[in-house]
Amino acid sequence: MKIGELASATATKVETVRYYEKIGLLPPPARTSANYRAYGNDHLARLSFIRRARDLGFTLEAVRELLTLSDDKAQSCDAVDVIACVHLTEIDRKIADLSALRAELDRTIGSCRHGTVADCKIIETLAPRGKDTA
Amino acid sequence: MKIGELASATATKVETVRYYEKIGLLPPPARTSANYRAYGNDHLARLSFIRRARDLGFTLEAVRELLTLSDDKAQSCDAVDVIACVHLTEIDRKIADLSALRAELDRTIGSCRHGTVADCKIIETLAPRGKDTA
DNA sequence: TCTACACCCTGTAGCAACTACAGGGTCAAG
DNA sequence: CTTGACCCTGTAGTTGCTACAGGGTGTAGA
Repeated sequence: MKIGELASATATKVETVRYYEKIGLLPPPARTSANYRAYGNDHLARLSFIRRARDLGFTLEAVRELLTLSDDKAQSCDAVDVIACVHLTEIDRKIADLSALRAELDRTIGSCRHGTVADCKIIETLAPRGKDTA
Repeated sequence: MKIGELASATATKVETVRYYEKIGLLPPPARTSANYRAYGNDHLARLSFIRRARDLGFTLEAVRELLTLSDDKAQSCDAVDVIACVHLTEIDRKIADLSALRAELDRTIGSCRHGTVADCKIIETLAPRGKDTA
């Protein structure tokens, strides 16, 4: 399999595949006589794994750990669970932050009377009380 | 006001203040004889505005536009409203994305039986069906 | 056979929005 | 008069790619 085929099979850009190789996430494949990368099914499987983990929002560092863990089939999967749970907590925090932010922005927008900038409640919310920003 | 005072008054790092100046978001202040930056209340107001907008999740580009708009007090504030609404939509999209992701991750974690990696449902979810990832 | 075109290669620079040095200068207190 | 906190400039690092520049390769049609 050439890099373009691997890339389209995993909905990845060619540059990204090479990037994953460079940072050591994807092992360097064999080369053809023309120095083209030649991938096998193991590469396809590993890249699919990486892409799915990324789609679930795991960082590349977390993906690296998950890959290492997944290679040791006899181990307890508690470490995997920990990584996933930490990630879930992180996502919950982000959702909470964004929701709070959304509420505040919504309130701000709702107060806008669509007059001039001088009376704009959005600008007023941003600016410190009464001060001139110019 | 020296840069350290301005920074702590706005909960900003000193480097960030200099960064805002470099990218033209904060006007260059006067200098003391020792070449220290000397800030006034207008700088404090402007930096507060920037920080507040950043806290609400606006990009620096959006902040730049908001600052420009806020300087022209006579204009209609419709443009301000547009920027804020676009941002709100963006936040809603992010919350929706994260929530979907959270649900999937939660399902994945919930299926984990805490055995070995070989039987781990989390790893299984990530790996393509039945394939060896090594 | 020539040539056009799609694909491949390496290496570097760019994005957002900072953050962290390195290697210096200044100033007030003890 | 020295210590330490602060200030200066400039550059490189962070995350996870993406986009060139400047070349080589392989194949299909004229």
